[in-house]
Amino acid sequence: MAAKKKRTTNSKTREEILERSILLFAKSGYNGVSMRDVAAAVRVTPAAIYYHFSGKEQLYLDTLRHALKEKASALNAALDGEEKPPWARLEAFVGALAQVLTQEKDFQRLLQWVLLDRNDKRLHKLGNTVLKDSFVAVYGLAEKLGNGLDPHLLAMSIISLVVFPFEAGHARRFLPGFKPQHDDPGVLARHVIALLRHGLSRRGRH
Amino acid sequence: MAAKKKRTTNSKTREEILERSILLFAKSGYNGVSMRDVAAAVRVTPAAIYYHFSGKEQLYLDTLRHALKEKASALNAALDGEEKPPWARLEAFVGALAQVLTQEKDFQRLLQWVLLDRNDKRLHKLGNTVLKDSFVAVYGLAEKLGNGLDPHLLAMSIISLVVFPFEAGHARRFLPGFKPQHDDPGVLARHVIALLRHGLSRRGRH
DNA sequence: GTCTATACCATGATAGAC
DNA sequence: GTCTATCATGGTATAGAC
Repeated sequence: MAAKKKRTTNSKTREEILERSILLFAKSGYNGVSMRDVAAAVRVTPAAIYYHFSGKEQLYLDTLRHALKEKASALNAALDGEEKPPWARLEAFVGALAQVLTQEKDFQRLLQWVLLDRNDKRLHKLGNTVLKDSFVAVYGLAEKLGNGLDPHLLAMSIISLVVFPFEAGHARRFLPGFKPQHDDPGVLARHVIALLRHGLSRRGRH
Repeated sequence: MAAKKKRTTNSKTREEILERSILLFAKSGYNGVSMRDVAAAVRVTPAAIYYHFSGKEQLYLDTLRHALKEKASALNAALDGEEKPPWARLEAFVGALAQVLTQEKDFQRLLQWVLLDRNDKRLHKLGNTVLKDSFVAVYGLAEKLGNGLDPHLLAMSIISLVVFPFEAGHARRFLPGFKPQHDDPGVLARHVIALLRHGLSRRGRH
């Protein structure tokens, strides 16, 4: 008697449900998506969803795990390479993060939903995903590069500088000074690196 | 015949509905709150809400306007004072923003919901609120302080550094290096200012 | 093992009594 | 100005057909 809970075979339908759910949950969040929405998108009846998942909560969690894991590789790859100097790794990470957030809009929005989620249980079940792994790596860099700055706050700052512009991406368009090129991940990455290198005292202000 | 649409008198009940709605929408977002929830919180029946507001959408918009305007004064005050030098104004703004986000949790979460909202109409109707005014002011500072950095991106970076840690606040607790004092707005503000001043090259790295 | 048909309940919204 | 009663819609979940 296997100890597995229900570990449904990775059926075609189950995969399809997960893929569609990513799109829906990314767009509208947990409360904005109904089981009927998912069912309609997959072209089955709601009950079919309940065969593959024990309920909406389970579907949401599995969808998040599925999506986050799927997009994590690029980031963790950029942070690998213990031999490279810290600054090179930082630049690689910032570039990769901006790249991923630009290309994978769904990933970006799912992250945003997760941050708003106050449900501790969900957050805890997601614990061992990209979020934590990447932060740990950035934290290591922050310890090496932050001259006296608190490494936790510095790691958070680095992530803030890259992630937040995407979270505000929709509203940014209406703000002064916006140019389409600001949506280029390379442009943002270079800006962030420049700011991190010298702050606002690149050359002497008087 | 007055041209006013319906500009309901600022009745006691209407105010009460708005105040309660702030709490509810901040916690659970638009889709997470039902008219019945609001009614129950105010201890009236759902129909009473419909007397004061034309519908849920209207209630949500009015709630946002009410809440954002209410908390805006501190920020705009910090940015006032054309005579003060730019760095002093920047420090005042960063400090005030961190302060407000710490104290006014509801304000912080409503902002987060607004950022996730893809509804252009809502966003547009909220156009002339804190969001824009503060950004414009920070943009002005960015033009003066950013040595060659793009002012739009720099303004966004400044805001990112302060706001994002609050958005991640819930998850931050589980990440390495977290200390309770990181929740102190003064600690965060000083960290942000230090980072903005010199970046990671505070003293010569080798 | 996979899914349809269906029951049940909560929701946004309205009409009209008080 | 607020309530009761009610509707149509749509969300969650199950019993059972294939």
